[in-house]
Amino acid sequence: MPGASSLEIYPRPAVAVDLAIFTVLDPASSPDLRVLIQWRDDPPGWVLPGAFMRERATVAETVADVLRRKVTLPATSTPEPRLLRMFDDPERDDRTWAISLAHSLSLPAAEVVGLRGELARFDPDGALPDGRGLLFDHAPIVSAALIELRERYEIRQRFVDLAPDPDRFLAEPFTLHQLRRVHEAVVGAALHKDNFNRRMKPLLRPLLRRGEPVLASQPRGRPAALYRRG
Amino acid sequence: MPGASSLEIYPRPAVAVDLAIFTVLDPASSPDLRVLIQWRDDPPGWVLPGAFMRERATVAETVADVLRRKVTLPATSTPEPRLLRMFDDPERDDRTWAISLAHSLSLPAAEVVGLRGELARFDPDGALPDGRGLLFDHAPIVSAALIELRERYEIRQRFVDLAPDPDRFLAEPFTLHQLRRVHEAVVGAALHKDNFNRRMKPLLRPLLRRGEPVLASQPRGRPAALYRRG
DNA sequence: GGAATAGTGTCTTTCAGACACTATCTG
DNA sequence: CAGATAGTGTCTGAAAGACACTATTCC
Repeated sequence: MPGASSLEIYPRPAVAVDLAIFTVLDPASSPDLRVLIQWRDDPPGWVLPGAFMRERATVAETVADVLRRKVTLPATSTPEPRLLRMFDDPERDDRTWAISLAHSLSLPAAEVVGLRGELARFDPDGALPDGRGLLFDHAPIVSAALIELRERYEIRQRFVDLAPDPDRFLAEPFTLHQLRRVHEAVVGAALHKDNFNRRMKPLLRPLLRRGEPVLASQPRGRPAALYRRG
Repeated sequence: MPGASSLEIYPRPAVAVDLAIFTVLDPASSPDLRVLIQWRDDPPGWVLPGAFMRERATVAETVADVLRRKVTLPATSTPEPRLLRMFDDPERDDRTWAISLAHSLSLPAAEVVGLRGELARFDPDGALPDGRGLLFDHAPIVSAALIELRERYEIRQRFVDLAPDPDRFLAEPFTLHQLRRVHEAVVGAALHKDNFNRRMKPLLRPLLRRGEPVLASQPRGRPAALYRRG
């Protein structure tokens, strides 16, 4: 590295943090995985929310700034952003030299509905289905974020870090059926009921009242037991 | 994002790319995983090689620049750098606001021995064993790089992307014994001979001459068959 | 023959996948 | 009762772990 004197003279890139924000709508009844996109006018089109890092800010601070200013999220929860990849094509922003640190994070639907932006559906491979494209290099960010999310839910899940709904899309307590529907929404595929239950059971605590399991009230069929994360 | 006019006025961070460069010494006889560290005087101590991104450079270009200028590697091979994590503590460099994009990459020993720097041994958890510490936040970079490397060799290996010596530390052709010793050096643990061979066999092509398998000449014992990656 | 290393055969355990069955609710 | 959903029992097949055995070389 060059000394302090020479360090200041080189041009520096603007560093942006772009966010793929996931949520699962209706997690308790018919879960639906969505990503938050926003309309912008400057070059008109849909984008992921993001911001440039302000002076001596950290990524965490920049993420909090995006959530507050751009998404209008109340400063309650601040989830952990996950670094996905970086985009460094010098021509990716035609206004200036800018690099982007693409992150993803997950929020429960209750905190995101009604805020600024649209919770967009997307294809199994991450593309927006209704012909809308994302500006810049934001489409591959959604793909990368989706792959990371699915790996954490169903791949690493089995071998490394098995956890029921690690991003807490679903509020406690929940039934095994609800948990499975959420996992199915995330991975975009059907999961076998019995195998899924067998894998999850050891990671859950049944909700007890006076030593008896508490049951969910349901419109039809045998009531299901309620669980918390173990 | 702000418009073009306001975009230039904000202070920008210097963006460094720091590299954990792995190699396996003696891959064919007694493999030994090492990481390249370099001595520097400015604040005196050992560091990972790295450089700030020059104007409108990409990460790949910056990595190539580090390898050529700091490691004095001839411009032959340019391996793929793997983004590990980023370090954004505003106080991490007391000279200026600087963030670091920590990457790791792997090189065959033949290309690295004799170049600038020392190929340091390290503990199972990534610390340098002889009491030497790394400056700045370079020690956690080695830890993160080691975890990533081991996952790719022995975890993902089994379930996702099974590959014999994916980073090509070992030159072809090789025996199953040599391949296993390299994997053991990387993961830092003994692997069962028969299970390892059974897993690897389907991913290898035996080296044939006139339809017969070519055997390695060995000092003692039954000669082993030679293989290439499949 | 004996030491050393390469390579095979096989038993056991674990676990995912799949299917069938039983249990308990509502109307 | 029928219909619907929850939950259990069990068989099968694939693959890892572990162990024993055979094969081929050099001395």
